[in-house]
Amino acid sequence: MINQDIKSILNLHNIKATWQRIEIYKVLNSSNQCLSADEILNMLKNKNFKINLATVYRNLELFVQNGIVVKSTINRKHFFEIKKNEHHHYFVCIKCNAKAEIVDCKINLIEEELNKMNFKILDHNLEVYGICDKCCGREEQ
Amino acid sequence: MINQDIKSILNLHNIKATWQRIEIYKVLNSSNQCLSADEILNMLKNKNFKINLATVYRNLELFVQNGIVVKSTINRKHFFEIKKNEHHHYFVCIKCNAKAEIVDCKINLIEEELNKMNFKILDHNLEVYGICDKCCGREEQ
DNA sequence: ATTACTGCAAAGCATTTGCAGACTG
DNA sequence: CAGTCTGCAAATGCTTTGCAGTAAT
Repeated sequence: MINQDIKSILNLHNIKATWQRIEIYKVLNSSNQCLSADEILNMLKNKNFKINLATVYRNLELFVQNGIVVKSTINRKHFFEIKKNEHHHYFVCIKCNAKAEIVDCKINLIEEELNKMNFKILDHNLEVYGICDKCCGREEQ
Repeated sequence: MINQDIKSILNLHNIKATWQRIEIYKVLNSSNQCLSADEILNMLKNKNFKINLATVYRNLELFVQNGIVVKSTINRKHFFEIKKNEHHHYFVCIKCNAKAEIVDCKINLIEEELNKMNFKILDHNLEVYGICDKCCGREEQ
């Protein structure tokens, strides 16, 4: 994805295209999993960009407000990723910290029930903890 | 519930029965919703008990480790309640902060799928945010 | 008597905020 | 050039920890 594409996306949302925003977007866009603010900071530092953690936070929040990025919470820590049409959650291994996607969180079923009570769902977060397949194997040794 | 009953419960888990633990248990047991550590602290202070927040945290964590209490996380904050046979989660209104129980979180369906991949679920947390029935009404005025 | 528990204060971690200077459109 | 954004540093909110004294069995 080239800079001009990202600028167009930001433009659509009336967000000024600073290099910080463009680079944060790039990092998120080229990652195949959700990232924390400090992970993003470090990836940018490794690319020799000089950027501040507060800026990363502010812009991630801005992206979330504009529906460009989604935020999940795992162990009181926020993780971010580009919003796709589907949403999903993560299974987190408590031994090795590996994350696995949970594609269908069944929130629709819950939504139906809450709708009956006149509750309008706006957002949700699901965290699932356990032992992953690899660590299950290691345990048995 | 009298003190002796609580002492028996703690005994079952080999937990020493300090008055702090007994009173924390009482507060949780007499509440019909999940409570945060500081809510518990304040309820105890209102009852004229002199107790420290660190003690509350340490004992809540102890209860959780022993399966006496369950912990949920809402907006990066922990909430605790006595563990019943069923578990449940909360719908939280972003306007008035009201909490409503979600009785069936459909985790079993997710568990089935993860089991197929050899992932063992140990714990999970679900947060659902939205507008409650009362605030929906207020909005329309 | 011994071991575990508490209160206090300080540290920890992730995140947010105020402000002065820098940059975008 | 007006208004927004950034970096910095300090503050925040919640939770955890070290330590010296206190209490439970």
